[in-house]
Amino acid sequence: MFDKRKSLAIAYFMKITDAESVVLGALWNKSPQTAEELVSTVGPEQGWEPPTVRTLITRLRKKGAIASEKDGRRFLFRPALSREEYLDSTGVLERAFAGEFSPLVSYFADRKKLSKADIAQLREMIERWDDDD
Amino acid sequence: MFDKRKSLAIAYFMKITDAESVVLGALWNKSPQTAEELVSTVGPEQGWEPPTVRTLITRLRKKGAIASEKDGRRFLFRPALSREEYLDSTGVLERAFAGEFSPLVSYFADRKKLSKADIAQLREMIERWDDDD
DNA sequence: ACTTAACTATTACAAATGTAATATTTTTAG
DNA sequence: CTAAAAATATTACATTTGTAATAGTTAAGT
Repeated sequence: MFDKRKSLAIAYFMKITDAESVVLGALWNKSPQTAEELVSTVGPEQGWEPPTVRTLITRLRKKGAIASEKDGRRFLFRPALSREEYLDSTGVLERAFAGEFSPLVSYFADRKKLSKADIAQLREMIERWDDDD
Repeated sequence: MFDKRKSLAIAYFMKITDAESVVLGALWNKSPQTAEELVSTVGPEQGWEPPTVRTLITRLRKKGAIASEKDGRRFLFRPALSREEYLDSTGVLERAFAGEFSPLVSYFADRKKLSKADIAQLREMIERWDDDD
């Protein structure tokens, strides 16, 4: 069902910690960003000192979870991993739903707060599946 | 969107580690189970010695993630946390999708391997949403 | 060229986690 | 009632993670 190996040759073995995922999250919201930008958005929000944010950036870089590109004397960072790949890499859906999709669907059914756009997209998904299957 | 605080007063602060979640997962699959049963199913599958599995059981119990009940001289364990609550408690969906449901829907759209039953259930969900909204 | 400012990299260290050995308690068999 | 067996609980310890201070490097101004 959620086959990490196939779609995520790289991400599969990459363990991203909770703290790291906050930084990665900031990059999903806006990208690219410099280290300083990340420090000033993520830092105050999490109560982290600048070196902390920078350490997380470094670790993410070492893991290949974010890409860096030199821009003058500073670096620009961007995610090397999509939200979807991250979600796969955590393995949490497999652990929580062990190959069964239905409980997952109920899970979302209970969440309820979906926008019109979400529902429209879901509906479209379903129609496409009807064709394929 | 994914409001952990409201539905999960207890689970919210409970951090379940990866290793622990394997044991919890075994209990979702079958429950109740004795420590020994868990040792013999989870152990070989993960390459864990019996004491390792038992430590994880103990830690889960301390956290209140599993409940125990004495049965003769052994304990029976069962999850005190549903798959859904676990998924909420990880915070992974919030981190990965930051309040937006649409990317999450696309995520599932890409996974594709859904059963007829899953699709039927989704369809039903959608109809219900149409009424409510 | 030198100094300073702006970044980046290295090092540090306590707490949590993964993994398991040892010790203690509780039952059952003799 | 005691010894062996079967469980559970306590303790241990290396690795990873969270959090940050300190050191080093590169670019800019004088």
